[in-house]
This record gives sequence, C-alpha cells and structure tokens, in this order.
Amino acid sequence: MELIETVKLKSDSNNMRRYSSQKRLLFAVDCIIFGYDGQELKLLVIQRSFEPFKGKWSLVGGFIGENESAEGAAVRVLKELTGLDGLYMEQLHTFTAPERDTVERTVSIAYFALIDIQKYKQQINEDYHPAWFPINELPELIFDHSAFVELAKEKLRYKAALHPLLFELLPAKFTMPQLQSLYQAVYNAEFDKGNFNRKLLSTKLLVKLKDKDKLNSKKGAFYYKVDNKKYSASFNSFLNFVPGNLPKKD
Amino acid sequence: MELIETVKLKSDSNNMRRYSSQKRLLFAVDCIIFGYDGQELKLLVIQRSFEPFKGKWSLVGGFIGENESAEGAAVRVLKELTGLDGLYMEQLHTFTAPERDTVERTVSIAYFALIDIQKYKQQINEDYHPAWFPINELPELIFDHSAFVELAKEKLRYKAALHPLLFELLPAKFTMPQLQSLYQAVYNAEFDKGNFNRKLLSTKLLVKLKDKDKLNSKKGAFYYKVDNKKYSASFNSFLNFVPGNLPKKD
DNA sequence: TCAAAAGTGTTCACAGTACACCCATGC
DNA sequence: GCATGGGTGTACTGTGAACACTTTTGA
Repeated sequence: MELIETVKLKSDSNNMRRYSSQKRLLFAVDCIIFGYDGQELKLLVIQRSFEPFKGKWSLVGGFIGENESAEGAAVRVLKELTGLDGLYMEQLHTFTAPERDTVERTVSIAYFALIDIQKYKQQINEDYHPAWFPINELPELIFDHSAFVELAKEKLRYKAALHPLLFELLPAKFTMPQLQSLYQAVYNAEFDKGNFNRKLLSTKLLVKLKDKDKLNSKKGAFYYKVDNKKYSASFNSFLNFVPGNLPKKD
Repeated sequence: MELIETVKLKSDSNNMRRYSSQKRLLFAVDCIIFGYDGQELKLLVIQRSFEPFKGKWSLVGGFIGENESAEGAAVRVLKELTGLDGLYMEQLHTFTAPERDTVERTVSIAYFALIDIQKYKQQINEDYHPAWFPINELPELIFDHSAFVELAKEKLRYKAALHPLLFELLPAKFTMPQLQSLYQAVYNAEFDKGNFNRKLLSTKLLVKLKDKDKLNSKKGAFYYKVDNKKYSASFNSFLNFVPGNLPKKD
C-alpha cells in the first residue's frame, strides 16, 4: 500500500567500496519463538491476513525503523505480539540471498526467543492470528522461514547442551521431572532420572523449595527455582566444559 | 565520490509492517581474518588510504552488490585481498546500531575467516596496505571494528573447543608440537604434551606421515595431515560432546 | 656425553552410565 | 496393599590430569 523508494547502496571511488547496487532493498527482522507447554516444544507463528500469501503461516517479523537497531526491532516485535518484555533473545543469523523473498529483495536478521507459555497466554495479541505448533509438526512457512526454524532448532540444542538456557522456557517454579521432560523434548531422547537429577543439581544452580507439585503424581515432586545470583556467573560453565576455566599460561 | 541515494525502508499498511525509515542505509560486509605463523595468532587488517580516517586501521570490507548475497560479498572481498578461494569462513554477527558508523548509517554483516599464512603470503594484494598484528597487540580500529574482533576471538575459542577448526590455520602438513603450539596460542594456556597428543590422536582425524620436521628439534617430529574423508563426518563430534550422539528415544 | 625436545607409560581422581532399590501417596 | 511416579544408592567404566620416564639426535 505504501511507497517503496528506490534504494541504492553506496558506491564509492576507492578500491574497497566500489560495489554498488541499484536494487531496492528491505531490511527486516524475523523472530523464531520457542515455547514449552509441559509436553512438547512448540513454535509460535502467525497467519497472514493479507496478500500476498494471505492465510499462510509465517514467523513474526517487521521492518527496522529509523534510529532503531535490529535488536530493538526484534524486542518491539516480540512485545507487540506477546505483551512480554525481557525475554531471552539472541541473534541467530542474517539471511541475504537475493531471491529469498519472492516479492522484493529483503535482508532478514533472524532472532530466536524463548518463552514460558504460561506467562505468554495472558497477554497474547490476537491481531496477528498467532498459533503454537509442535516443533515436529510445523506447517509450511512462507519464503525461507522453514530454514530459519531448522537453524534455530539446531542452535537451541547446541547451546542448551552447554548453557542453562532451557530454564527460560519454564515457569519460575518447576519440578525436576518437568525439567527432565523439557530436556527430553528438546533432544528427542530419554534420560535416566537419577543421572539427570544429579547432573543438574551438581551445577549448584537450582534451589529446592519447600512445596511440592501434587498434580502430576501421588507422591508429589519438590519445586525448584533458579538461583539468579549464580545464573549469570555460571552461564558459560554450565554443563559441558567450555573454554573459560582453562589453565592459564604463566 | 559517488552518489548516495536516499534509502527508504518499506512502509506498509498492515499491522506488522508499519515501521518505516527515512534514513539512508548502507549494507556492508566486514571480514575478521585470523592467521597463524607458527608462533602467534594474528589478525589481518588494512590501512585506509583515503579520508575519512586515512591511515587508520580497519577490517577488510565492502558493500554488497546487486544480486549478491552477503556470503558472496565476503568471499569476493577475501579473494581480492588474499587471492585465495575456498577459505574457511562463517557468518559471525550482524551489527546494526544506528550510530555505529560515524559517517552514515551502515549495517555490517561480519564474517570470520581462517587462513594458513604460508599460502596467503604468495598472493597478497598490496593495494590495501595490509598488515598482520598479533592478536594481543592490536592497533585501534575504526568504528566498532574492535568489538567485531573481540566477538570473533570468543567465537573462535568457543568453536575450536568443540570442532576441528584450527587445522584451517595450518599448512597441509604439520607436526604435533606445531598443533599444540597453535592451541596454546588460541587459548593462551599451556597443555601437557602427552595428554594433548593422546586427545588429538583419539579423534582419529590425523594421519601420521613418514617424514619428519627436523628444523625445530634435533630428534625431529613426525608430520601429520588431516584425514579429509573423516573431516566433515567428525566436524560435529570432535572434542567435547555436542548433541548428535545422544541416546535416541524409542 | 649431555642437553633438548619428541614421544610413551602409569597412576589417580572423578564424571558419566546403568540399574537396582526405597519412599510417599491416592486409590 | 498395591500401583505409580519421585527420589537415592551403588558399582562399573572411561576420560582427563599430572607427571615420570624413555628415545633420538645435534652439538
């Protein structure tokens, strides 16, 4: 509906900057939003209510504004959709293939975000026609968004093996069986409960609370919460070893 | 010297795409190039021969062309500078802060590359006034390029702990002491040679050759090369455990 | 023969794994 | 009291760390 001005990338006289473009170029962010409902790992997508591709599923995205960074735009887009601030979010990858957007050339900076579904449900913006899909039963997405999601899944698994990332998907209080079930959903694998408990508790990152969740079993399972003081300190030395506690030279 | 056209980001009528920008925007790549000379880990930078910031050190970069992806632009820029194709290269991060470039708004997609310095020396393009600096004695770089380098160093250390990345910095034939010295340079740490040898050989990625390097010691050290058949296969299961060899569910 | 660097062997502590067992509770 | 899921104990295995030791060779 709006004008799209012709964009020209800078063309310079010096050697290094001699490449220019006469093509229009759009500059967008897209968010891969993961959530966990206690059973499955899910992805939040929206349904386009306009042409082209009306009715198709898509990641939430938006264009980057004047005086706004990509991070700023991603935070804004997430806030508009979920009503939530301060979500875990990180830049995933920038997609630049000239023909990736079939309508016109668009560069997309992709972010992935982790959400506690409980919190989210209270503030959802229905304007976007959002829906959660189990991560293994995703619908077709527009453009190359499915590739974004695949990369995001990979990165989530990769990082969660080394850093205490998955707590972002859980409520403030959670039980060990819930935590284990989340890890199992993410890695599509089963873990031994004894070993899982010891491994997670050995990080010293969890604080045992006095009350129990009695909904999911007769005996009830103790709630835990994350020790926020230790959270940032141990972010880089969580499970597997990652450089940071190396023997220093000299 | 060339015209810079006003760029307007798309402004749309629908909810998701209502943000627009009236600002000019440039779209560039910058390369963080690491090399190893047998002693130290080094960074390749160029000296600007034109204003603004003439004489200042900078990463090699360039603008992204019409019908060119960012990867394509990065490959092209690397080729122009080093004469080399097929270098190890990966996207690092995209920098988008509105004020990061003090001249005009520029988005930079940063790539990091690994080079065997021997190969490079034969084909260097002196037009750029390139220079290698030891990684711990870097000069001041223009704009936010120093932050790029810091992030790249972090990522190099992170990935090299898990993947067989550092071989890209060595010649095709290398000795275990050389390899160890490289790891020590990257992590600024000292490793026990016995444990180092066993650890690296346990990856089954190295093939022992029949000849020795006699330049660096009286006894001489056997050369090894990378088993290329196994290289790609083991890229994700090199040293530390990274998801991929998990117990499967069902 | 001695120094220097390559390469091997040995011991120990600890982390990961498999699996058996006990516990608390609702029905 | 018994089935169900939470939680603990234990024995075995493999890996990583520390460090002593042997080998080769040039000077």
